[in-house]
Amino acid sequence: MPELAEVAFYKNKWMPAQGLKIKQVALNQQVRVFRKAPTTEICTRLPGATLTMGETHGKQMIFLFDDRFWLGVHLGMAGRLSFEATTYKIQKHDHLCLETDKGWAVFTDTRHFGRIRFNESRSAPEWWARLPPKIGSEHFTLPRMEAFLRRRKGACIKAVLLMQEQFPGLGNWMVDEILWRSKIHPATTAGLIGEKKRAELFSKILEVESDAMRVIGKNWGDPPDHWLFNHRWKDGGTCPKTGTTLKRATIGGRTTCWSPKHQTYRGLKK
DNA sequence: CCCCATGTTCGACA
DNA sequence: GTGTCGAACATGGG
Repeated sequence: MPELAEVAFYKNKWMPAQGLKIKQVALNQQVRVFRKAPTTEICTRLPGATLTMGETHGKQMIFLFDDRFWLGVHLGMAGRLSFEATTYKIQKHDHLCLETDKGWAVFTDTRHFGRIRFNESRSAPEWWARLPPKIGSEHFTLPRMEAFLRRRKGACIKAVLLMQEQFPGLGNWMVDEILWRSKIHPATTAGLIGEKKRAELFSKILEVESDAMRVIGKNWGDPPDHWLFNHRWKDGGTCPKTGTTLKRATIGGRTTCWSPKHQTYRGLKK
C-alpha cells in the first residue's frame, strides 16, 4: 500500500499522541518487523518518554521521544498506523502499540514486510540522516537524476524509478502514473531516453509527487478520474487520455499498467 | 487449490 | 567491482 503520500497520511495518524507521555509499550518481538531492533530497549526507554515529533522521508518515518529516542517505522507492503481509543484491544497483527492517556498509537502489518528501528542519540540516526534528497527538494535536481539514469543505463525506466536511493517514496502506482503522464513506455531502456524527454520525465515526477501529497497525503481522498490511478488496477481498464484499452504485464519485476496508444516513446535508436 | 498483492533484500549471474 | 534480475520473505483476499 504505502508510497510517499500514504506514508505521510499514516504518519499523521500518530500525531494525536504528540506531546503525550507513553505509559506502556506492547510489542511482539518474535515478528520479523523488528529484525535487529533492540526490543528490550524499546520497552524500557519509551515508557515515561514524550512524543515530540514525527516526520516522513519517502517511505521512511521517524518519531522522536524526549529528544533522544528515535523510532523508525517502515510500512513495507501492508503496514499502517492508527490511533485507537483507550479501550482498544490489541489485534493479531498489531506488532507495536504505545499507550497514552488519550489512546493507543498502533503499528499493524499483516505481511510482516515492514520494519521498526530504534536509536538513542542526540541527533538523528545515520540511516535517517543519509537518506537521499527528497523529491521536490532543493537537491533533487535534473542533473542528479540524469547522472543516475546514466549509471542505470541498461535497466528499464520502470525499474529505475522504483530505486529508493534516487527516488525516495516512489512506488508501483506512482511510477506507472509518472510514465503515463510522460508518455514513456515502461520498458524503455533508461540510458536511451533523450534530453528533452528526460526533462519532461523530471517535471512529471515533481507533478505526481505534489498531486499525491495533496490528494492522498492529507486526507486520503479519491484521486480524480483523469489520473491513470483509478483505471490501472484491473484488467480491461481504459486510458483516460485516448479511450483505448490499458495493458498490464510484469515489467521491471512488478505488475505494470500502461497505455500502448499513449505511451509511444521507447527511447532513441542506438 | 490457484494466483495476486502500492516493498525490500539477497544471491546468482554476466 | 559493477549492474541487472528473479526469488524469497509472510499473510490474506479473490
